Order: sequence, then structure tokens, then C-alpha cells
Amino acid sequence: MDQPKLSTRQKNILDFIQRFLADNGYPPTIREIGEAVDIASTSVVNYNLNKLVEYDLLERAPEVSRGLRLVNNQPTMPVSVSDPAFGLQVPLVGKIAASMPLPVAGEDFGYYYDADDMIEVPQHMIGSADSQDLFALRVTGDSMIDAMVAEGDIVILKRQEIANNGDMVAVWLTERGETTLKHYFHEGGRVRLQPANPTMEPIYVDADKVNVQGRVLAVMRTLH
Amino acid sequence: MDQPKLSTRQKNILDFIQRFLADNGYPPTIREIGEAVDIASTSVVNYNLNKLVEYDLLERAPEVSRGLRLVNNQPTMPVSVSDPAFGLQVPLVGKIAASMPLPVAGEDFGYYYDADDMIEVPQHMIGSADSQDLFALRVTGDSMIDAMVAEGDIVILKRQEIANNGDMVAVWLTERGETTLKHYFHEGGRVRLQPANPTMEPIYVDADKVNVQGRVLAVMRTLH
DNA sequence: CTTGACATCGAACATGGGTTCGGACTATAA
DNA sequence: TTATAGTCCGAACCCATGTTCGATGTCAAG
Repeated sequence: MDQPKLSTRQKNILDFIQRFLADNGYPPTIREIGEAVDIASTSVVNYNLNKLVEYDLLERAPEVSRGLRLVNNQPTMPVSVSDPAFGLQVPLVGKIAASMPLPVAGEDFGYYYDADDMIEVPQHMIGSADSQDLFALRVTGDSMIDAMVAEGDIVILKRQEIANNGDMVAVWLTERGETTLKHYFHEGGRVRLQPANPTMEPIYVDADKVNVQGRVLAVMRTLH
Repeated sequence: MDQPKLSTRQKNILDFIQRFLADNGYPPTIREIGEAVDIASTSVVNYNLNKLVEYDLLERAPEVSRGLRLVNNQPTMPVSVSDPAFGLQVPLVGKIAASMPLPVAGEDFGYYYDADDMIEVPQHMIGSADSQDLFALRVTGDSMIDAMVAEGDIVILKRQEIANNGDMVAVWLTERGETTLKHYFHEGGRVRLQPANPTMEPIYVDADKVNVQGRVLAVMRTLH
């Protein structure tokens, strides 16, 4: 009973739980999940949670609020930090996966800038960008594979709403309800999102359905 | 407001939360704490929890069941043993492209270790590897595209002749006369070279026609 | 002795949050 | 067509759980 094809919803739920856990230290409630993944009824969330339990991807404590636990849960190994003297310290603010929006700058956002969540980035990788606007995301899932970004990669982004043609950006597609990394090309009233992998076809979206969240400055991948 | 003397109760509470968290993956309720630490009234537990928050040992999410989080007390791991406390300086010894062998270690090799050819790599990307054995290559051409490595990327390698199954390695294929990056699997008398991109087929080569040049530890990509 | 800060207790309150159930929709098979 | 399984909705139910408050006991300061 392992790894059957998960529905998009189930993936979203799993991703959300993971992110919520990392952000808050405790699991979300059924209703919180429902709101995040855009499910109207708590029973549907419940239904899908039980599915995930069947698939051995989740454990539940019955009758217990927030009684969720991810299996294979390695406690989000904090990226080791070193001396802030050299290289820049960039906040690792979360993960990026298909169908989940990025955390947005503002309000309580700076709250999470813990030392544990800072990651060192060599100066030469980011040029002269203002370190204030930088943040890092860890990529989960292989949804970015067509952008030459693999699971586990860390992408360094500069927070900005507008992009120039050719930029690699993280965009929120309101219609599809997902975030991806793509090369950005504004063409008339619409936007062409070009995968980095030349063998794959671009996708076209109306300009007002696209929400640029940041521009990718660098990618760091660690093997093993 | 730090580290005043904690009462025995408060210590017990803290200990219990920690244990409970490790056991269950989610924090305990006030009543669960009360029972464990032998406190009769929920209000007393509540009272002491707020004390712990004052002491910066705990965080609480108001109105949230199990809304507890231990503040991260444990220092983030001893890092950077080989103390250039910042990132390591790794020699950028050349480029890698299809049909070109890598420069081999030896003789006058150290000669080229010019300051200009050193590149900074964050410690966290290479773990505990001996910096002596490290070198970096810039990728040219898109021959590595099926290994999720693009033109212009910099790969950090550890010089070694033998590889373990699953390692990503730079290999020299004597027969084909080219070097590529692939995942390495020794299977009987031959070697399976598995592209990182799961949609692509592996290639098989006789073991004695394969020459491992180094193992890839990390990949760094700079956009723009 | 009186006062007040501190810790505790017990009880009541309000709502947060898991559970259940009937019904509707879709898709595939018979 | 009918049947069946999978998924989703909305509403109701009700216990779990955080919050609040008045009362009690303790102890050191005045």
C-alpha cells in the first residue's frame, strides 16, 4: 500500500503540513488544512488525511486535536550555519512546492528570521544584490525539474514583483493555484513561462493571472 | 529576563513537553501536562506555562490547542571544524565539457592554484570533506543537462577513483572519448550510468571502460 | 499582626476541533 | 440505462481544550 498516485490535493495537504510544522512547531488542525488547501468541508480533509494514513505517509492520533505526524519525518535538519563574517547570511524561509504559495514579505514575516534558518551564501553567487531582499527556499518535490532544479535544492531569490524578460522567477499562478520556477517573458497581454529544459514546451498565461514572487539569483545543490 | 531559577515544576513541565514532542510529534495539552507533572488544576499549568514564556524557554500560540513550541536552545551544531570559519576556498581547475578529460591530480597540478582561480564554497555544502581533495569545475555545453546540470554551473568535486553506488560522479568513458556527470551504479562486470533526470534512460558501459575522476559534492548555479 | 506577592486549587465558560452522516456529483463498468 | 466506487459538500454533534475568576494557603516584608 505504498506510493500510489497521490491526488493533487493530497500532495498539497502533505506539503502544507510539512511547512506548517516547520513554521509553527505543532501540526495544523483539519480546518487549517482545509483553508490552506482550499477545501470547503472538514470532512473532505478528514477523508484525505485518512487516505494519506493508508498510504503510510501520515500518522494520526484519533480524537486528538492536531494529532498529526509525518512519517519518515527527519526533523528538518537545520542547515548548519557558520561564521557570519564571510559570505552572506540569507534567511531560509521555507520550502517551495507545486501548488503552494510562497510566504509573502510583510507583517510577522521577519519573525521567523531565526539563526537556525540562516544559510550561508558566497558573495560571488549573488553579486551586489541587497541582502535585505534576499531569501532562500528549499525545493520539495520534482515539480521544478523542467527548470533544472531538483528536489532538495536551495534556491536564492531576490524579492521583487516585476521581472524582466529572461529572468528566472518564482511565479504564483492564480488560476492553477500553484507556484513554479520558470523563465519569464512578457509578450503583449500575456506571459510566456519557459522551462529551462529546452526539450519542454512553454506555457502561456494571462498577465493578470501571474504573480511574480521573486527572481532567482542562484541555485545550490548538495549531493549526499 | 533570562534563566532565573526554575521551580521543580517548571523543569518537569519543560522536560515533559520535550519528551512528549519526541514521542508523539505534536505538543501536549494543558491537561496532559497537568496529569504528567501531577498538577491538579489546568489553571496552574497555564500559570506555569506563561512563566516559562516569560523566561524565554517556551512559545505559546494563544487560543490554539497544543500551541506550544520549545525555543531552540541547543546551539546549532559545531560547524566549520577546519576553521576558515567562513566558506572554504576551492580551486577552480578548469572546465568540463563533453569529449574532454578532466585534468588529473598530480605533479605540477598544484601549480595552478592561483588566487584568481579559487572559489568560495560555504562549509555547509561540502560537509566534512578534506578541502585538500576538493576541486571545482565550470560546466560548458549542455552535455550534462540530463544530470540536472546546466551550462555555466560550477560543480564541486572530491577527487577519488572509486565510487559507491548512487554517487554522482564525473566519469571518463575511454571508448566514447568523453566525460560526463552521471549517477554511478556498479552492476556485475559493468557499470550503469544513470542520468539524474528520471525521464531519461541509463547507459551501460563495461567496468574497465569507465574511469571515475571524482565525486560531485555540490552544484552551484548563478543566474544572470 | 497586616499586607501583598506568589503559587495553587476548583469550577465554570466558550469555543476549538475531531467525528459522523445524508446527499450530490463524476467516472467507469456491467 | 443501472450500479458501484471514489470524491466532495454542508451541517450537526459533542467532547477536548484554552481561558477566566474567585477563593485558599504560604511566606517574607513592613
